[in-house]
Amino acid sequence: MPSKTNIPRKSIYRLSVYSRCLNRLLDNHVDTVSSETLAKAAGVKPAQLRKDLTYLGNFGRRGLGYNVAELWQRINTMMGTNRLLPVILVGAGNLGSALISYQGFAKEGFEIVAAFDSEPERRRSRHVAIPVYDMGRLGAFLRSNKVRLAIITVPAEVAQEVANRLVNAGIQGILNFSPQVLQVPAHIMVNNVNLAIELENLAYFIRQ
Amino acid sequence: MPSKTNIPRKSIYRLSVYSRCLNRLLDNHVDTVSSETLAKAAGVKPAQLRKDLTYLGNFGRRGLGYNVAELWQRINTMMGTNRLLPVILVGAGNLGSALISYQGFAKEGFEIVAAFDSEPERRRSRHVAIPVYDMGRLGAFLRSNKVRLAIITVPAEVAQEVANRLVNAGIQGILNFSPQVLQVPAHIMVNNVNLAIELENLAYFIRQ
DNA sequence: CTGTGTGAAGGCTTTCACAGCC
DNA sequence: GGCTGTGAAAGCCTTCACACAG
Repeated sequence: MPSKTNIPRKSIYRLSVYSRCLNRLLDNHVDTVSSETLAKAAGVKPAQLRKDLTYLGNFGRRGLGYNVAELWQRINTMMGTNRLLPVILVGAGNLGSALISYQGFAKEGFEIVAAFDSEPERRRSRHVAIPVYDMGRLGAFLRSNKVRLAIITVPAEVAQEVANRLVNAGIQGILNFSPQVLQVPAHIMVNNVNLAIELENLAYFIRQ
Repeated sequence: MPSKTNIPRKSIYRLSVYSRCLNRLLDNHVDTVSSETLAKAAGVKPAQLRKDLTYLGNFGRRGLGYNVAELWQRINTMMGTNRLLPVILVGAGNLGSALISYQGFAKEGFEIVAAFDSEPERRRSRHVAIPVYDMGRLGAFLRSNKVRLAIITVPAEVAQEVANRLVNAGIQGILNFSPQVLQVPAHIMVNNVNLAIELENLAYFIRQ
């Protein structure tokens, strides 16, 4: 599924992190950075950073470091983070509404263009600034709007059914917040964010 | 840092997933399950599931499978998921308020006992059912309440400072939702949930 | 001398494949 | 026959350590 070039999965994740660290350096008008400094900011070892960067080519200057602007440019070009990507969200409950209002997405190149819910008119504690449609309109919406990414924030009981509908409607990547393992065709990419499991994991490792 | 026994990090994550799949089997009064069936439900390969389970001992019955109740019991005992664990949350904005109301935590053994914010009285779009204190009360609260886990949902600019205060106040595990790499002492455990990076990652891999 | 680029080594995880038990 | 438990093999990722360039 990784397709593309052979950049390791984990390197892709870290490149996203490096890009965000570079943003800060750009803000501070720093124009050169060493692997040691950047690695520290990103929470990795210098050798790993250098290895990750070799997937983008060789453009560090020995004895000096990397040009911040150039490095930022190269990472964003290869990640395809230059245009604003549309995303839909299914499940406009607590968590879903919070994500719709979450400024972090807009800042980082994603726009939630529409939300879907089984009760689009239900009273929401928070005003949401985008349209909330009935689930029935999902197919029609995706036929007339080219969107390939979806966020699932529905209860576990209906998550698989929602995933099926998304896949049928042509969605290719799913960010799944429900605590339910989704069964999807091999060409569909799913990233899971399971809040309870993250806490459980922390709890396990801090028991002395 | 993993300390404890030598169960691989990733196995720990998966054991949490297995436990949730077993919940469903228990609900459905299934009392025996094979590695093949459970692995499919958890989205892993059967051999991996069996290897993960050997860290808990040998109690599958060859030719039959695993006893659902016993397996569930063993996983939860070793994960320490039997008691309700208290957690605090710092940053009661959009995302923070949604997490406070998120039913998933309560269901799975965690209780957010208090929240802290630099503006505890600010108008919140959603009613929150737990006390929201001023940041200044963090130290005192943690001195009189034994809490070891914290969730950070503050803006990136202040995340490191909040982390420092949490560490000084004795917090040992941090679930960090801010898009900021936290620098903490080696004995502090941090799990990061970076929503924008998850989407970016999906976007990268679905470009055909 | 400073700091990158990178084979080689090492470590960790996954997968295979089959012996062994029910 | 069915399915677990597990060494051994394979694959993946990280780290080392040093040649090399500025």
